[in-house]
Amino acid sequence: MRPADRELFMRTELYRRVGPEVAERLTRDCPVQAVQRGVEFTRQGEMAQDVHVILSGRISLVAEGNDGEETVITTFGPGEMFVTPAAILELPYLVTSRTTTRSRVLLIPSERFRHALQAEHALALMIVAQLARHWRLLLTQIQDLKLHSARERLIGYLLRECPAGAGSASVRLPNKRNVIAAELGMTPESLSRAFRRLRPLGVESRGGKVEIADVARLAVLIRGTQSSKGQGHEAG
Amino acid sequence: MRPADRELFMRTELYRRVGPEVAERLTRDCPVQAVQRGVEFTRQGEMAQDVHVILSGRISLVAEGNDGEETVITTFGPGEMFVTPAAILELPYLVTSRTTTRSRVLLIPSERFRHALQAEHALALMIVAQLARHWRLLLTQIQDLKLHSARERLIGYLLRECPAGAGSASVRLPNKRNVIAAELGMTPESLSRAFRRLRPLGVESRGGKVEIADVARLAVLIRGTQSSKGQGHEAG
DNA sequence: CGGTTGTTTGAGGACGTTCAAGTACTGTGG
DNA sequence: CCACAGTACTTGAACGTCCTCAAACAACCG
Repeated sequence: MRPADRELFMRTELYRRVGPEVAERLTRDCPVQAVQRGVEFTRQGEMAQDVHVILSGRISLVAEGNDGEETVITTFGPGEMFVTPAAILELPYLVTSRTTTRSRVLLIPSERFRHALQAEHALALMIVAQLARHWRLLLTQIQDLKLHSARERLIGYLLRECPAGAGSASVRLPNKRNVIAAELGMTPESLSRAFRRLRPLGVESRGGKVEIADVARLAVLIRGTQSSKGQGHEAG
Repeated sequence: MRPADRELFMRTELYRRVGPEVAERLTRDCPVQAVQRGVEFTRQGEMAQDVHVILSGRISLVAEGNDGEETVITTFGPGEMFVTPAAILELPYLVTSRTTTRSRVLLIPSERFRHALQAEHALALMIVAQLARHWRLLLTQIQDLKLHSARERLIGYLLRECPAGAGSASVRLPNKRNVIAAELGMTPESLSRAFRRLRPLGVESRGGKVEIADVARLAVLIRGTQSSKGQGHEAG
């Protein structure tokens, strides 16, 4: 692992919770893959081989239907580990994982990971906490899908990008619009229309930048169910 | 805990994985609640107070929207623990849990549970495995919702109720139809229509009983994406 | 400059929902 | 045993939301 990667690795929840020695033992000789956007790390249906730790970039978990259609389940960012369940249970991956941006990812062989889990209580506790958080993340995904419309999901997304409590805000979209559409579970066309229907509410979107005149006005439209979904390392 | 409950408790994954002594210590003086159908154990938004172990019966996790509408996230059966994530993270419940049948449920105070988690590696490992399985369960839920139609979800449900490999089958529905509709993420009306559109395919549904002429014929319609979702205690 | 890729807009359609009505169960008391 | 109410289930019609398909437009890059 090169110094820059080590730097990133030391910021992850994994490193901080299990401590230097265990982290070192767990990741000794593990490769860090630096990849372009659109590269796949796991394929749905394949046997779990590695556990992945995102050092930088973003990775989507996508499920594939039988006729080739795809759907984004969730997206993870720096510091997160993913596909641990498949590795833990020694089962095939349920999802294909694919970078949505250029990324650096640390790979830990799943067998080594399982052994460490047996041996190191601190690691087990960290994984418990991480899985608990991810479970809740997925739960809010389902809530979003089943009881919010496309427009409401977009509002929720924008509010999450806003600095909290601001009266007006200027948001930089972190991705291309079609990627955002996928993350929100809709087509690019629907996203475009959703944006247009937000214009009367004081939302101007020009390219990768979105100007929101009154954040509170948007928040009121979805208040109640919308749960804040922490992105980073913290438990929240 | 009365003998009959103890009997049920000893069949749970929790008991079998952590062993008699730890299980005893964890559940000493814990109440077993025997409740009718429709009783709520947790309310969405309330602080986590207990971890629940289902001894018998079935319990649905439902999410509530801001205008009172509800949606069933998933349903758990005997041997399963639920709302552990909220207890682990010391956060409010994300869901309301409600019995769909008469049930017996063991309640473990969440603080005691958290302490046991810190102290007992075996418990942590059991929870890791359980959360990993539940994560995958939720994942397949999302897949189902986003890339299968109502008809396909019904077929998947029926196949899961069938004894595997049979040419024809006679299935007893474990719930009222409106409960099944909720579990499958549709209205009773839609379920009814879905059943009717399965009739040409050799599915006769009379009351709580469904006769399937050719199981393989149904299976072929959803082959590929449908993942078998184990119901009981086993990891699968 | 053309070619490629991403975004917007429009028309049409599929799917599931709601609302409303009608039909079939289930259990109760007479 | 029947009549009855209450509940569950089915069926129909109208509607809404989002998707697909198709085309126009914009932006970017060689």
